[in-house]
Amino acid sequence: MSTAHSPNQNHLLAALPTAEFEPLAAQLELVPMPLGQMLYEPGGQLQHAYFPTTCIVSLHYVTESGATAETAGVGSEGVVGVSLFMGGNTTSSSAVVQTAGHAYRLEKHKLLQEFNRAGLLQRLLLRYTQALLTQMAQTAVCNRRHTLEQQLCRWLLMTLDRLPTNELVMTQELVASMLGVRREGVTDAAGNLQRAGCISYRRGHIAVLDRTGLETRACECYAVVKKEMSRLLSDVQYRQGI
Amino acid sequence: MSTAHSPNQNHLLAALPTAEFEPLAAQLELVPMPLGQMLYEPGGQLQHAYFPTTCIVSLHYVTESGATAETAGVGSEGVVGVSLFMGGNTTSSSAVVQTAGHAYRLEKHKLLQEFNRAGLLQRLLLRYTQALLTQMAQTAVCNRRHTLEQQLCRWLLMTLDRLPTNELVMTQELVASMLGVRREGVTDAAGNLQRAGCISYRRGHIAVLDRTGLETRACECYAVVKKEMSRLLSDVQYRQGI
DNA sequence: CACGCTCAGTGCGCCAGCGCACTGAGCGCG
DNA sequence: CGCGCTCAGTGCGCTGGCGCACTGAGCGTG
Repeated sequence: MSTAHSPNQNHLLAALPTAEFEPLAAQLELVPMPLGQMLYEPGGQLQHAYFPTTCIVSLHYVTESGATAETAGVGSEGVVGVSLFMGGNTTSSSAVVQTAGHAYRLEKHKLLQEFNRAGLLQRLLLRYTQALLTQMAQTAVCNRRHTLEQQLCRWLLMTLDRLPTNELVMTQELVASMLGVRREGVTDAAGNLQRAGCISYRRGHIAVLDRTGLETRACECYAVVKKEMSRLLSDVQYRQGI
Repeated sequence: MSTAHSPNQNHLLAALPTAEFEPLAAQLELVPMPLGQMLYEPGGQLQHAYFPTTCIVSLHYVTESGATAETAGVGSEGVVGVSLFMGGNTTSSSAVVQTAGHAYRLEKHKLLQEFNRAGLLQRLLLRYTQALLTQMAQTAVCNRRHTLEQQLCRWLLMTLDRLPTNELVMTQELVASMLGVRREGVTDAAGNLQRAGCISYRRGHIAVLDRTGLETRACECYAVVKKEMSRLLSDVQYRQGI
């Protein structure tokens, strides 16, 4: 396990030209992101934006009855805390670390200061927010129209894209709470996928064996979100290779 | 039926200080918005942003199998075409007129020009986009967790808030396609509401008789979205009363 | 090394919403 | 004024996912 950390592991930060990155660099603070940590609660005032490098953060909502449902996930392709620069400063959802790792965080005022320069950072952040909109819209559609198995495939693929390995450390219980379904439902669907040779399961570990198989079984939502994400951020130049 | 139209009927435009509104005013073009008109298709390049005054526009997604689901609605509180200033220029969803009326449209380049002045218009548009995020996230949760009847109540209330009357011109078929459910399901749920005295139905017309009753039967999602919307746009000063 | 806790697998009854097929009612148009 | 089309209401069997209760398996800890 490498201990080398760099802000460039976050795609948004890596896409900044040197002139824009330099003033930011000193303000970025590397923080460990342990599984389960809550970055913000509904209505709580945000103090930092988080640029994930190796962690994955889940944006979700908790209903009055205590049920949860993920509305979007954020990995090294994005940033947690768009409401800081969008102007709301808070949201009605929560953000929780779904896969442990690290992130660089940036204090609210520094972020705003740079955002208001109206340079590439602003452009990047707005584009990313646009991608987030697509992700949430697609989640809404997927929740309405697609089967649990399709959604599980989509979710596995999206999570996989944010990880360096093909193995995710994740209980079925946790997956279920992300998808907003029963744990037993996940057991069922995962059992099918395992029998089909797409994944292999081991107490808290899911290894993806056949990515193509998952893609076949997933609904269109995965492809739509992925395509939109790359479209929105494709024409940016990277300071260094990612 | 009044024929007096004014950009001030749109809340975002009405919130602009005179100095920012003036240069825009001449560029705003009043356009009729007939029921069913498609403002943009998935992937199509947008040429205008639309500021609804008396119409309601539905943002929705059409799946590969042809099924539809609304992800958000836009009335006089908002603007259609956030991807113009967010930088994507297009989205994977569609926008269709759900209730006929009027809107003011603004050509893409004029909008960008004003947006890039980084004045109150920019701030308003970003805040509105933040509210749109909330709306989509809540739709995702609602689709996952709440019953058809709860969703119908939420949807009726949100639509009602965007209309001057308590009567919406709307077939059950259309409502069903918005909610992404069967027409029969809407018939069922609407029947319950009618028996409870909340609404009264007439071939293509729904009159809301008991708003409070609907609020009681709706899920929390309605209140969450409404509250967030007013929070985000509450501290803006209106040039003229709305 | 074995105890205990957490996690995965399974069965069963239940219900919301779907798909389909058909009837009846209201409105607009000729 | 009545014909025809569109829209709403209803029944019925089906199924995906839920709620609950319980078993068995794996891993960490003492």
